[in-house]
Amino acid sequence: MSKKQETKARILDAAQVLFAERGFAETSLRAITTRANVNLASVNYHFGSKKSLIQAVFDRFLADFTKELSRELRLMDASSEPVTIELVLEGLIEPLITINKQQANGISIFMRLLGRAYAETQGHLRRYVTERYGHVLEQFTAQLQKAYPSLDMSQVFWRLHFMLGSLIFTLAGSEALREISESDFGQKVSIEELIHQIIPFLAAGMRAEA
Amino acid sequence: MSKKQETKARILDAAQVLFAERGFAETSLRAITTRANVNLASVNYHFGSKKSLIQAVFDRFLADFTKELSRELRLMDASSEPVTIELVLEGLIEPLITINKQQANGISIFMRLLGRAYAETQGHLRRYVTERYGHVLEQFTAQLQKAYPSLDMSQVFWRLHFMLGSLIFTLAGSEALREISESDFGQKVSIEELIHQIIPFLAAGMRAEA
DNA sequence: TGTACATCAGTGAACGCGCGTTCACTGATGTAC
DNA sequence: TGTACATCAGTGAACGCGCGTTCACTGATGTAC
Repeated sequence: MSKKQETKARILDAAQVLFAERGFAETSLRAITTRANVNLASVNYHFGSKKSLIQAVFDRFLADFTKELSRELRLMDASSEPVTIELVLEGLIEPLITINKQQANGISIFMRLLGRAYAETQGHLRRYVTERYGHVLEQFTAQLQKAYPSLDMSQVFWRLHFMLGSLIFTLAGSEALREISESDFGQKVSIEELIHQIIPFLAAGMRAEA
Repeated sequence: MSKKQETKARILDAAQVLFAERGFAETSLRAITTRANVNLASVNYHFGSKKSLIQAVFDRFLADFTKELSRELRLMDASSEPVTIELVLEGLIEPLITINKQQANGISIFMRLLGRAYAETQGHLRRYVTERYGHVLEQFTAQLQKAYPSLDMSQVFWRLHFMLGSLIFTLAGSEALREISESDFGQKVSIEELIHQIIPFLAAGMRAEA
């Protein structure tokens, strides 16, 4: 990696952790550059502005994640095995695990960023995300419909968001929830186990009678 | 209402709308006091600090909501009708509707505040909420267990949070989602209808085989 | 009833601080002749 | 191979701005005698 790319990557690494921990507004460029061990002015040099840095952090996460997810969905489509809701949801597992391998607590950082993007009421980030990565969401929705053809489009839309809510909320707060689970019930739950627990919940919800 | 109480209420009204719209850090006291038509210094006069104002906004919402929910749960406990998961979840409807009657989009404002409280990683607000209103959460959990006695405590804990995620995420973003639903599927969905749609989803998820 | 004083509910202006951004500058590397 | 110039990747310091908070002050209302 060139020196330039290395500095950019260091800024992105520091920013994504701090954004997820504290939020966008609460994270100063001074905090980011101190953590990344780079000069304050270099954020504006490399990214132009704080706003563009936020966008760049998102892009790196979503590009990796959607690329993997899209691959999984294409494999599923090509396979002769009949599609079930569980299978479609299990398609999320590998892309998520990959994120966690690349960065400690990566899943929860990613989900917190996604949650923050959705929480924006003006919805700039949400619009950006759906425009740029909407095709993968459509692939995902299409597989869900294939797995459960009698559910109409608008029901799929709503239930997709019910599922998104569970996933984002639970995985974003997974560190705290897993701590509570350990202290209250003596159960150490890994994030993989957590994902495997949530899938039957979501699948059953998808299949519910309206 | 005395003049003092009226000014306090005006500040709280303005703050809760702006906090939910923009977040805590992104909302300045100047924005709040301009909206409330009160003097800038009066926030510190009445509440002491911005931090205490945030706490106060929460308290007003949660006090109303948990009081109503607790009443519903006690009624349920006293009734001879057998408790079902659907019935427990339907106990949320009235307290939520009441919020929406008191303030336009109150449900979504309330949920956005709750979401933000949970998103804090340091968890000060979350801890405050669970300490002060934990007993209502316990009442709720107890009814769920009564409705589904074979599910062990730790499963109830996790699935409660899966449900919370769906509820908070969907209701917090309900304005945007309802707009999309109308433009993409030609369906106007009221927030009451949305709540009635999510309950079967959640109930089916609760009943899923592990 | 009248006067003096106290309390209440603000108010206007200023404070210092941390923020994102800018800008002139620098030292290393690359390119042309 | 040597020299002149250009580009690159920063860097250090300063900029103005908006922020939460503070503080001396005010005018209305309440209380005591």
